[in-house]
Amino acid sequence: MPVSRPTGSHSGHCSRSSASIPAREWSTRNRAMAHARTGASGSYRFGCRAGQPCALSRRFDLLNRRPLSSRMQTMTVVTRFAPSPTGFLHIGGARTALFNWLYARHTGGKFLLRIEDTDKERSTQEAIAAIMESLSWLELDADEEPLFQSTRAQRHAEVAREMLAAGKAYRCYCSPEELQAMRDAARAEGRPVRYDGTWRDRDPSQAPAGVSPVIRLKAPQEGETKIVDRVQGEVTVANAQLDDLILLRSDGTPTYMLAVVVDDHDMGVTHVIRGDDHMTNAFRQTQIFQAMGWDVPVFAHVPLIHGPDGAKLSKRHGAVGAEAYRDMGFLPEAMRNYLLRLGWGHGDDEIIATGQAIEWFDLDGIGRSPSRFDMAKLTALNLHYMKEADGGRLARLTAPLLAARLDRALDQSEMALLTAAMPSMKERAKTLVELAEQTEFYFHPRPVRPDEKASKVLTPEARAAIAELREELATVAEWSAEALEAVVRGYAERVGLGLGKVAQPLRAALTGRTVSPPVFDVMAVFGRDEALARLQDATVV
RNA sequence: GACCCCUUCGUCUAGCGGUUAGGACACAACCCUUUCACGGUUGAGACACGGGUUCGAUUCCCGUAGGGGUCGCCA
Repeated sequence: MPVSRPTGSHSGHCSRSSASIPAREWSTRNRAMAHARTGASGSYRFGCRAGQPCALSRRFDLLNRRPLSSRMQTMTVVTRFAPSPTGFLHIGGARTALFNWLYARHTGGKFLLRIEDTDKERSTQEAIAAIMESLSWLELDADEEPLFQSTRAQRHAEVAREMLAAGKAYRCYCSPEELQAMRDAARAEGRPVRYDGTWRDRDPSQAPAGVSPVIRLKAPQEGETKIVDRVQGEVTVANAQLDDLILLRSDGTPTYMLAVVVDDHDMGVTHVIRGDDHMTNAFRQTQIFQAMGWDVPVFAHVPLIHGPDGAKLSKRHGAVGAEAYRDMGFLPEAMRNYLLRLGWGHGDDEIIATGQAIEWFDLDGIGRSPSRFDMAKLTALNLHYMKEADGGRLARLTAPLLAARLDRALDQSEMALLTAAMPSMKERAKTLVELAEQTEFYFHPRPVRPDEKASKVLTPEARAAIAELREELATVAEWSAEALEAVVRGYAERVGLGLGKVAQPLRAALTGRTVSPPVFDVMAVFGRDEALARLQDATVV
């Protein structure tokens, strides 16, 4: 659904800034660098739609060629996910990405990705790769190539200079030490910890020599700043609570606060959906938007996800990368369903496939209280999606896990066997890891080496019975689970034993375990020759 | 400390002035059953507290308590 936004002063400032900056040039450069980085960081591929120009170049194509009126009409939703690459994509980030993606898909808008790598100290290629990998696993595809914020420093600085020229910003010559002293004093006296505006109205001629200044926003000091948040509602803060934030550091590099606003504006972001740890940033960012005369995007601040104990997510439970859940054997669709239901609801619905989620998702359904991460529920959901999943797909996903356990790869016939084992297997495994554990016996070579419990089952009497049964089974015309079951049941009845008394030795002989899928399925999966051979093995001690 | 946000079963949530407060996960019992699971049935389990407003509050308002977030030339 298209969202109409009043354009107002938007177009004026927009064209002004694009006139002063060779837009085509920097956007192209940015794109080139983004591609270069993508290539440089190696193997991951991100699901951008091929053959489309990136958001920025297209935007500036519009600005340069189209008449203004074409931009005055309804605008489609543009969301973005903007992680800083200082670590893996944790569960909260994954949910934020999911919500942005869902909202874009729901509205027929665009989902963009921006890597906020302006902190050169902490940003790493590994983190970028890990984040991309996680998003790719979760199948949250962006509609454009990712934008690397670090490539945009010039544009950010340009905007800061513009604000300076327009009297919306000023140079501040305070040293970090002075600032720290200011904060310490304020804290000690119980005053709000804010910059006191020392240089706000001072004449530049008083500037100390040899000190390179920062550029601060000349924020309004009276009145209040209001944000209209689709989750939190209207939230107002007195401007007296907000100080003059730094836009440009003394080394000329942009701060996060500036970079976010400029990029969101230039990318045409209409909806900012993010964790509510950014709530207070929204006020300051709003002030920057307003200083530039730009439209403020719609905000939606989503409550954070906590650990099972209600405290911040720690390494023990969920502050691990999303790909850790992949490694634990969860299916991406299960993860998406779980994350969706964490903080968002649609009546009593629990099982919500992605297609359904796209249809239903809306910002109003997001709850306002923080939620706790619950592995048990994720696991339950995973079981559901495992049951639904295609056997061939599950076999492909399980194969690497099995290969690791067996210390060898599966060959083609083994893959076929694994696939054949899936129908009886997948509804009793909660994760792919369990699936691997529980199918491993299929690939152990003969003779079967029964584990302790299975050995106890294989008494001499049991072995004798297996020998008898084997003879009968060998005569079965059609080697199917049904036919085999009929034979075994008939035998059990004849000798006056419960089916369990007969089935357990069979299970032990075939699998070397006391727990497995139904033995008839196991025999069917093994095939006549292998099954009979294993039974034969069990008759000799 | 200042500012902002939050508060329904253990957990995720439904509820949007009048309900036996619903569902899901987890838990318990039973059923099914060749093991393990799945599945089925049943059960236990919540409106943080105190004031208002109202004929009537889980729902609206105000406090209190508890929890969370933010207060960097980090993002």
